[in-house]
Amino acid sequence: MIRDAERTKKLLLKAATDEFAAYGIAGARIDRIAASAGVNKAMIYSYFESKDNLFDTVFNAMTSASLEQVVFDVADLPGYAGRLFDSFEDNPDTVRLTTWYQLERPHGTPLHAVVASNAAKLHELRGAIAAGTLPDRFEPVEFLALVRAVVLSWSTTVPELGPAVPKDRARRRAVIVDAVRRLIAFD
Amino acid sequence: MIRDAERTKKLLLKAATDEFAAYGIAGARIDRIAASAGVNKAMIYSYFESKDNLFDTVFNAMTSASLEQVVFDVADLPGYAGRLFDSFEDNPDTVRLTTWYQLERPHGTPLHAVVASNAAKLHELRGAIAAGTLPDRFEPVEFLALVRAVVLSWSTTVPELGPAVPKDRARRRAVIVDAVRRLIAFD
DNA sequence: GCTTGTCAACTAAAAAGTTAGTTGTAAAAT
DNA sequence: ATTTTACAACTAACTTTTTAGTTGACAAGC
Repeated sequence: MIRDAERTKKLLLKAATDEFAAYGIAGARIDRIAASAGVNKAMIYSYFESKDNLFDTVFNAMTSASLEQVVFDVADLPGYAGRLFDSFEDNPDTVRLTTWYQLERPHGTPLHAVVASNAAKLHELRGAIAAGTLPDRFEPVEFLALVRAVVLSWSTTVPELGPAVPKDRARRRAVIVDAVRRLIAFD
Repeated sequence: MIRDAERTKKLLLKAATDEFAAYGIAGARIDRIAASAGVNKAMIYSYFESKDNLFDTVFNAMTSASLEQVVFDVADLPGYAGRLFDSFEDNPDTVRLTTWYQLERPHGTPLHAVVASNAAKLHELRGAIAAGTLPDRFEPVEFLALVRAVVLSWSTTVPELGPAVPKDRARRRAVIVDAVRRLIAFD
């Protein structure tokens, strides 16, 4: 039997990511994570102190990866929206984990990486508004919230609407990109 | 001790609504609901079969009430968005319960009231597009998804953005109404 | 007295977390 | 080069805590 702590940790993190994305913090089962990783349960407590701490590790890793993946471009917000949409479609776990986090950790410590990334985006937006590249009808934080909300359109859709939602991913993407274009348009 | 089955049920439903909104299905605790309602735990099982069934009851009641409260007006989508926003701000539990439901009940039975209400909205939207009242760049379902997403802008905001979010509710409302106005504008 | 509402105490099962002991590995000692 | 030693990786079984759900006794109103 080979022994490889790093490999074991990776297996656990992968399994934990799937489990938390599917069931949330309260719904996740330590035994299920261990079984699905093919690793002994005690290893979880050896490498990650507790269930809560395991979730934090998973969430931080996911968030960092997600932030790096999608580059912000204040000169092309519709393009940014499209890339963000692609990222969410390719990694639906990201959206679910973030939603669980917001629901189950209403007072979680703000992640430094996210704070920094948002500050940078707000700063760029402020600059673009000042320079006249973007209209001044919305504040920077308002642009950011609106773009994010529009990108999440198909995720926040109620299940009852499900069957009517366009099957074609390209179409769903085009709707979002076009909507953002209209939000930032000069009259 | 006074005996009033209806009163007891109401107390339990109120407590259960708060509990499920705060902690979700997996995170909710039957003992906490009973304690917060000031009612014995066994009453829950007497009036509502199980934890799952209690959640369904809470969710159906909340959904029906929420649907009735906000009237749809295809001739004034920005106004509808504003009223929906007000409803969500006044009853934040509604948004949380719906989100929990989407996460924890991915294959829940579609609620008849919601299905009917959505069908009616889609039908009206189709009519408005055909009549030229609304632009034809988006399908009915796309309008609905976009409007809902925009209304939820401040709810889907990541916590790290929290401090930057406008404190003024009227301003947050105005942003949403204006955004919807732009989405339905003719060029 | 019979039905229905209420309650405290109980049960069974599930879940998180722990422990005592085993095994592989790699470096030090021979 | 082999053996020894030390430690990290690992395991199975265990303990403790939590939680959904139950029961049987008692009380209130008809």
